[in-house]
Amino acid sequence: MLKIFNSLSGRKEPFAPLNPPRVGMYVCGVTVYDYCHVGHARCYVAFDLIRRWLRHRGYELRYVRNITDIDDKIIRRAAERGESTEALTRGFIRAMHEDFAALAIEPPDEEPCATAHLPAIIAMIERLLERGFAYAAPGGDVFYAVEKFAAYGRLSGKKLADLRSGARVEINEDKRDPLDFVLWKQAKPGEPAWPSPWGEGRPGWHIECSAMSTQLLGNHFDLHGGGMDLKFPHHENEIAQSCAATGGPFVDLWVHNGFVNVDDQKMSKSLGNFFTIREVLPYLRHPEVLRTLLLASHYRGPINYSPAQLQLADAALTRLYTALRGVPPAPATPGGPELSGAAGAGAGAGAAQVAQFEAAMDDDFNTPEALAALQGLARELNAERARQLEGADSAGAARVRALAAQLRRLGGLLGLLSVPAEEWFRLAPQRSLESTTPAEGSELLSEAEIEALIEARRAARATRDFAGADRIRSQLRAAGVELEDQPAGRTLWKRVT
RNA sequence: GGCUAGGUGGCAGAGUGGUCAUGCAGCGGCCUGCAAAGCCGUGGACGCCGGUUCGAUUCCGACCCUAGCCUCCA
Repeated sequence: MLKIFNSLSGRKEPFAPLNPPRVGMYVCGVTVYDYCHVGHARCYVAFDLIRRWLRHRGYELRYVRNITDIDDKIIRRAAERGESTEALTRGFIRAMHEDFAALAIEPPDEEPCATAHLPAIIAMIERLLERGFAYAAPGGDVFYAVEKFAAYGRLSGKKLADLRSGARVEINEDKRDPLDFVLWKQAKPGEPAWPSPWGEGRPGWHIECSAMSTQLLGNHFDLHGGGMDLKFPHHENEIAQSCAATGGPFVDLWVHNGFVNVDDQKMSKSLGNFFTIREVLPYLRHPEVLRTLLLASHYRGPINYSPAQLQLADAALTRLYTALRGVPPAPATPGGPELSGAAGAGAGAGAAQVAQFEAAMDDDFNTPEALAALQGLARELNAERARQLEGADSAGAARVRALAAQLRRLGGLLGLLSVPAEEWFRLAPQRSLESTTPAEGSELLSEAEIEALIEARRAARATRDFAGADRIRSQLRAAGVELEDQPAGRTLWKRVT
């Protein structure tokens, strides 16, 4: 049974969608005024995984992830760069799509932009005014009156009185209560603006998510996600807006992912300790290394980002690819590896690890445990292959193929192990471990050069000139290439740091 | 100050009322011309103090420490 931690109740709950098998899921997307950093990657990999697993479990998911393409930061950044907000956001949306694609984050079903949904946003603000949950201030801004919503603070466990006493909000004379938040913001001269019943202006940040999620998924839907930092006030405000506007329930399940930290501090723009996805990827053997790092911790816990962590992720992933290396692909069978396993000589191969994997994922998406199951499968495969060396039998060989197919299949469910194994070892491994600044692209030996040296070594070994052979091996090692002599006489190679 | 998460072996990181996480690193063995990879085995842990229990790292309470939120933030 699939269980998911619900921020609303503070515990794991059995997953029970409103209209199974259909599931509506909304995740707060990016404000596109800069490149996405590793913290964004973490969040969207986490929800990508949730999406993949729900789909694997037979649910028909409608996944909506918005884009905030108008807000103060965007206006400021566009002004700094002397370009329009449209040009700015267009560029960063494109960059975001490239970065996410590299990380195997599947595109959502809908990706609504705030600026394309003004009618729905305005309609919701009008409803809030009609119902008495909002008020238009003399200056032209429209605010939500927090005290009108009795359940305010339920998600974040906060009380209005506590919030007021700790309030660091700047005093805004137009607000009746310092905790009230803006629904519609009056445009200053020169700012982008849209017409509304309250004059030219733009929507507040919170209302866009309420309006767009409701419009695309209905007033009441299953799952809403985002980073921990959005819990308050953003999601609290969304609940207040949506429930007040529709008069009914909004979202059943709230899911929040933990942060990426650097030196135990949240990666953030203000601290300047952030790394963008596109500056990190060139140092890695493959984007799967970053994805592995992100999946190696539970999605709700913190991740400490560091080059050493990436190195560990590379090692763990490489071990899986090593197991896959040299395994001939399983014969194509209609129905895939599960059926071929059940029908063929590899019947039941890796059943324990598959069960471990599924139980882990069903238990609030425990990806570290799922990765452990993958390692277990690799161990099983390696052990079986070692037995094969002692005396090959066709059942064992079939078992190896079946285990490899399972490993690929489960890895695929996590968005990993997509690279042909042999190719993995030809990719340049992580560079500049201790540094996060670009490494000088130390000249890599070409594959032809490597093959030539291996051939020379083979010739030396054939004449039992081991000193000569070892010299070539050291030379290759110094150039970042490690050799592996196979029992059959073939020599495999891989790039190492 | 209020609210919310955490504190696990050399590192990273799951989990559990009493038998195993997993990866990297270490040690011993097998394999290898030697390696590498792999396999087998092995050492090493649950912040602190109480309580519940036959038994707690796991449940409860206090304390200490860390981070996040309370302002924009994935």
